[in-house]
Amino acid sequence: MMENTSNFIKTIMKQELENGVVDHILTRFPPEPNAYLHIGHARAIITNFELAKSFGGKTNLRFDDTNPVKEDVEFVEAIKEDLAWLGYTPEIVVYGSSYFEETYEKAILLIKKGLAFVCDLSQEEVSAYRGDTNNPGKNSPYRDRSIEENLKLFEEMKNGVYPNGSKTLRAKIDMSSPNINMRDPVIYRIIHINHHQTGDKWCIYPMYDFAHPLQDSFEGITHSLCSLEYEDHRPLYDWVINNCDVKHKPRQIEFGRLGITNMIMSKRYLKQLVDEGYVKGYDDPRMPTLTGLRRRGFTPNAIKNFILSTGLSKINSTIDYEMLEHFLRDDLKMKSARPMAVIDPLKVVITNYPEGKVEELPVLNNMENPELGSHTITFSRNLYIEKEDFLEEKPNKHWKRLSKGLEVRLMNAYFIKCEEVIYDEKGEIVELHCTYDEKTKNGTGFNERKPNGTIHFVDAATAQSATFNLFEPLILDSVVSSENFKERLNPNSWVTKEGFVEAWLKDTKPMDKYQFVRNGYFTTDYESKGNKLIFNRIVNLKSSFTK
RNA sequence: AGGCCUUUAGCCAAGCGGUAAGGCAACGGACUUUGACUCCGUCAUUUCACUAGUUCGAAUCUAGUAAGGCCUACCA
Repeated sequence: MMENTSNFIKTIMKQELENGVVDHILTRFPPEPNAYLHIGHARAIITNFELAKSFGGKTNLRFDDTNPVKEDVEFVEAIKEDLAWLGYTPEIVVYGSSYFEETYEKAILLIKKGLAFVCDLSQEEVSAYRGDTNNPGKNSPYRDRSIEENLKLFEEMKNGVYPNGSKTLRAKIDMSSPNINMRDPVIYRIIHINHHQTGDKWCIYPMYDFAHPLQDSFEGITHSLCSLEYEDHRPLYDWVINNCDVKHKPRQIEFGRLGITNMIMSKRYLKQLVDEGYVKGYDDPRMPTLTGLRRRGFTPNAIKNFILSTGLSKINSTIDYEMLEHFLRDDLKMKSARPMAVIDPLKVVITNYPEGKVEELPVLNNMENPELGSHTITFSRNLYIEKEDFLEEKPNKHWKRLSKGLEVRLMNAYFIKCEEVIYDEKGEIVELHCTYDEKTKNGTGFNERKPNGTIHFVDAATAQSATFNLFEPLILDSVVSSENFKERLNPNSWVTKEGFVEAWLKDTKPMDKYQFVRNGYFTTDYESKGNKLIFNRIVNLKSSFTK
């Protein structure tokens, strides 16, 4: 694990530990199971787990399922899978709904203390009574019901006597508070619906603002981390903690959201992309979802290092996508083999190489990391090189690849010199006729002359055909908002090419990762099979070529 | 009758009264069987949004100003 720099939350935890405010750290990751996790959630996960871990603490996974109309088990399974993929094991896995009984009892306690009341106002009326940012609210006419009446009414709410929306339980705080969250917030509402965990047991459900602090407290969470938009909710969080006679008093701390250029993560936008067919699903390799990034070939380690190195603050940051790319390459560099693949093939005939002859040449899987072993490639008369490695017109001195009359090194093999360009009747290049020099064979240490660069190739005699999926951002600009996203969609976000890979890759398995020399990092797609190899480009190699 | 929060380089970010870390990007150069990697160098002193002030000393403390964000679901 890499060194992570200091941040304000770490500083707070350290101080509280030193001052004896807490004697351990327990955090929690509380997703609502109503959507697939994306890289923004990864930051919350990594932050919670790594922060706790740095103090020898633990982290719980708690499904925040207090609103059954929006949630589904499909997502709880997906979330568990994503968390495991990131490499984290929660101390405990619970549901907010596991605490419905205790939460209900705390509501009764509040009623008994005269701090909560059953309100008959409709949703519209509640809204009208609430006032706005410039005007104080008005007390509900039901605010002064007796404790006995409130107790009776609340129990009837629980017993299903009343229809949806007819009554709520509200905390009695301050209708004139400048913080609108404190204007007698609703803490329980009636919803007659089947809950994915508790079935039909309950028809009243606590609101997030009431349930969350209690759940944190029940679990003994020391620091409840959430995003910036909950800052205004903290006074309510503290009010609940301070008025519900709880044993443990957790502290809510808010931090900024993660934004990445050319990546939009809003739930609504992601859903639209899928529902309207702009992508192939939530696991489309272009999606910022964890399932999509996984398919794309992103590694948990790269994501983790990226998140930790970008730090944490109270700013809603927008980090350059290049930063993520850097950590992807950084993680993959020493771990993946570097075979050759030709994505856009151009046929080359070595005219002075005997027909029918096939040579086997040894190559290191990763020249920088011999521990990754070695394999052999073949060399024979017919080869494929990358179309863009051949320049038809006369090149200038900066051209470090092949052209007519120039000699280049075929990586791991021989020098070849282009003697002739063969065209078809339409004037398109069909193939190149080249000669090779036997003395320049790889490993001989030949240094009598310098080639005009080194290019990669695949032997046509043994090549495996393969499909390459090349990706670009879904969104053309860096604006984080999803406004007018349809006009901003990148038409080239997914380009497919048909080419070849070395024979060595014929048994590649989904999720295997490679650096295809000079072409970037790739992973084998889920749908790749023996005779139909499919590779997804994870990230390109850096290049200073265009300058 | 509005409240809360934020502001350090192109993008992140450390810094917590003692004289501006680090990463990404960018730009030079060396090396190179990947135009990759690696290595070396450059990149905030009209410097920490701005203006006053406190102080021997301020990005750090105080006051004010400006810009941006969040808040008026029986969502989370």
